[in-house]
Amino acid sequence: MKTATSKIRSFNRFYTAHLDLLNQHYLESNYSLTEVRILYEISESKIITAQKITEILKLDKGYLSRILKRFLKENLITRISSEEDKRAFNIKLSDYGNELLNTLNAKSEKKIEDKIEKLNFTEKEMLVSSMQKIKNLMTENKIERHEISYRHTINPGDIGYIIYLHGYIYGNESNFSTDFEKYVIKTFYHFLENYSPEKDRIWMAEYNNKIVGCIAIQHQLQNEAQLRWFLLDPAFRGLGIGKKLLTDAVDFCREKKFENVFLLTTSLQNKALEMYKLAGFKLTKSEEVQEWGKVFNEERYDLKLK
Amino acid sequence: MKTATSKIRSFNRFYTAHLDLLNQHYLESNYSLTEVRILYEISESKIITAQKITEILKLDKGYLSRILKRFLKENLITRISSEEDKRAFNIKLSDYGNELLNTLNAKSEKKIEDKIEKLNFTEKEMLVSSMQKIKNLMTENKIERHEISYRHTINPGDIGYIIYLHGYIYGNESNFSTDFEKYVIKTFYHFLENYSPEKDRIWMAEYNNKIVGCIAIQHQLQNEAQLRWFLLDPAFRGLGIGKKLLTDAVDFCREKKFENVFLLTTSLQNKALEMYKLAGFKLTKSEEVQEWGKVFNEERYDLKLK
DNA sequence: CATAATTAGTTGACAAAAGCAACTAATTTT
DNA sequence: AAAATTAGTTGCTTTTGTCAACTAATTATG
Repeated sequence: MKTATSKIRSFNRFYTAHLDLLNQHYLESNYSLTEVRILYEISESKIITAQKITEILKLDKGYLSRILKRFLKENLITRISSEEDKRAFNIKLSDYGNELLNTLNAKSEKKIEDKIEKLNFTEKEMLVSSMQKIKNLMTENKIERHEISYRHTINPGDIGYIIYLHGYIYGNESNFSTDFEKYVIKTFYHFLENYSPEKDRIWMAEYNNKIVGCIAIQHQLQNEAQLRWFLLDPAFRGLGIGKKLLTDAVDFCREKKFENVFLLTTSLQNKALEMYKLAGFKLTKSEEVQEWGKVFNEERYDLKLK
Repeated sequence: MKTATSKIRSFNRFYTAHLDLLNQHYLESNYSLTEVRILYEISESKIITAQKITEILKLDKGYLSRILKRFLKENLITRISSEEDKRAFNIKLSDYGNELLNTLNAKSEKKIEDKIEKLNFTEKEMLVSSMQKIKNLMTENKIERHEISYRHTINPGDIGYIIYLHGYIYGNESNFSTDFEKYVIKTFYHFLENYSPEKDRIWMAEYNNKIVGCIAIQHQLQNEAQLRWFLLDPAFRGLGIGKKLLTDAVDFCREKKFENVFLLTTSLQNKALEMYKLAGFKLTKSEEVQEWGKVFNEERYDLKLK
């Protein structure tokens, strides 16, 4: 039985060989890996001191000093004495330095593209998402708000994926049977069948190109709209994503001049209920039902907009 | 929009830093990374010539010669003149060399364990399986047949995920619009609405707990059955998964005494068409249609079972 | 089958990469 | 105001790696 650790070591050896870091000339250029890392670091921070570089790349200052001297001679960087500290210099990439780095970046991209060209789109997707997963697991993995993107154009696969999320999340969290998913499928079918870009909309929150949350507005008769499929992957709750989705949905209703928005939910959806109330929705109906393998209250909430 | 390539580069930078390969003394030992790589290579192949090492590690033979000379002096390796080729030597690790390598391995494992100690069991699983996936995708190593599992019990999320796969794969491969997904949703709704465990079944092929292929049999009037939703993730084609699914589905029809199975497909589905024909299906109808943003022939295939 | 070409490994000369310590000049601490 | 610290430079050294010439054994070839 191979342990996780030995498998990781095996991957490390594999990936080291694959990264091809161990030849001195980085990408057949005249620069060594260290030199390119220095250039890259300067480029990343736009402006930096030698001291900072030695800290980040853990290089000897004497060694770095000489490399920078050469960079200066070769016109790759510019250096101006710092105002705040007259011992130090502010280092920037010159136009030529930027050009060089761009060329190297292009070469590196080309090399990667050559390596993955034989993969089809799902394989590429698998590769990238595996890498992302490793990165997430190995860092403290805090989802940042700015890493979430929002959209409301429907792409192939979106609706299916949202149905999947409903089935999966409600199945695991509320123990709903697969009948619930069937119900979701039915409602989505009607949504798509009667979809009008002017009166209907579905919003998706994405992280890493995967949908992690959604909400929708579906028009009804007589200037009324229904808010539907408000769902958030449990791992992404408490980040303000739900609030953003709900706000966008209600704003849309106002903009489209609906006079009333209502939603149907269950008494089990604590987190969502709180948010509905916070947004101004009022309970207008509650009825005990037995459905999808559970007993609960089916509740209706309304928000008057006029 | 970030491309796959830029995400891979980002991962490479992340993983390079994480591997910590760039300090000269490997794991604070008195040996450099190159020296350890040489020792490791000797250990891996049990017995090896210097020539072979230069090929594997792409080292200069003069450089290697000197390192080996030092290894010999330090009693890390033993060397005996080769019987077959009197120019060459067979190199082996000495007991002391093995001991050193074991110490280094232990250190390396300790370091990895420290890094993953905060992960729980399933997270470690995910980490290792992600690494394995990357390794598989980046080498010619195809997915092994035994890594695929099959089932036909429907769990929450399954149907949604299958709808997603249809939308996503047909969207990318055949450029079908989202209307196609709507159509799939409709057909699945009817399937679930009329589902009878005795006369209907859906099979799923899974890799890494993700559905990668499916097929279903849906009963019709008068002892007839329809074969539906035959789909395989492109990354998993050519492994016999499709054949297995198709065979299982047809076997089920025989078992349940259906007299005829038919299926509807498009002229665009080359791979699937081949398989249908191979399984004995005959083309019984073909009609040009314009749907889902494309023009193609809608085709019906039948397989008589009686 | 004799000779030419190639190959495994060694060695000398050298260049490039990296580290260490002493130094200058500016800045911060006491 | 003196002492300690810090940013960067320079001289000297070691480590790492390259290149080419060499020996001796092996393989290819006319």
